[in-house]
Amino acid sequence: MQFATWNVNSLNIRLPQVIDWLAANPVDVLALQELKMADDKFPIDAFNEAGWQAVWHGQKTYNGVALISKQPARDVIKNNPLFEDDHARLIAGTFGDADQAVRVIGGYFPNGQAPDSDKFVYKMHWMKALRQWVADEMSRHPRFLIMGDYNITFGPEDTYSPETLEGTIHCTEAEREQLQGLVQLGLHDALRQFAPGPKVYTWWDYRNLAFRKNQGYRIDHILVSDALKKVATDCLVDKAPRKNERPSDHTPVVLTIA
DNA sequence: ATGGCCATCGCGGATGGA
Repeated sequence: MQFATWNVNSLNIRLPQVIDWLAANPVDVLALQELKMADDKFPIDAFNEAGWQAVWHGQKTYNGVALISKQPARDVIKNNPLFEDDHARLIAGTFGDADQAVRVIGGYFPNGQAPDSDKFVYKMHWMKALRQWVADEMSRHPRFLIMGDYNITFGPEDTYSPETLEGTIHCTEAEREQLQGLVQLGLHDALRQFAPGPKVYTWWDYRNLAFRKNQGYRIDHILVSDALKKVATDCLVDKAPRKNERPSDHTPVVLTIA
């Protein structure tokens, strides 16, 4: 099975790119973030016509998440049942048959804006509540993964300029403690099992020729349970869509399991 | 050239992203 995550920064703008990417990369589940559209605007017909199922949780202008899949999702949950939230940032579903089934959460984690902002406080509360929900889901689903735009780096190696970016948003101790809180539930950074080297990024600013100069951040992640880590055979960043006309500033991360 | 973004809402320019 294959799983992927991609922050598309507006599904309206990126829909043709998503359909094209799925044709070339027929993964079992693709988690999308930043749909930036209300639920009734979701292009379900376009996905169905291309042979895909989808579940989604959108809102106007901001946020919004979806799970695109070959087979229908089961046991779908939208947002964290343990956290009241005005934002559409989380969606869960189960995919695959019987004892091979995988429980998936797709998430668009809060940006946080700046360490001294109200949005940062919200990010911390959101992360703390997410940990509780993930613990609950993992207790019932050993084959578990959570993927998406985390808006957090694991460490200084995850940006192009740690000397200037450590301590700024996505690179604070407080955010990394929250991320480690998830990891301590028994999760593993899938990409690092297969791409241990430096300069592995998933986001590049639209400005300053950042992509051409590979001035990026690694903030999109797939965390997998022990059971899935054991059967993972590959995980990679697909930089190809970042070279498209009108690209998203994020690019997909793709996990393969046996 | 030596670097100056992009999407949304809505029609100018603020807001948010990261």
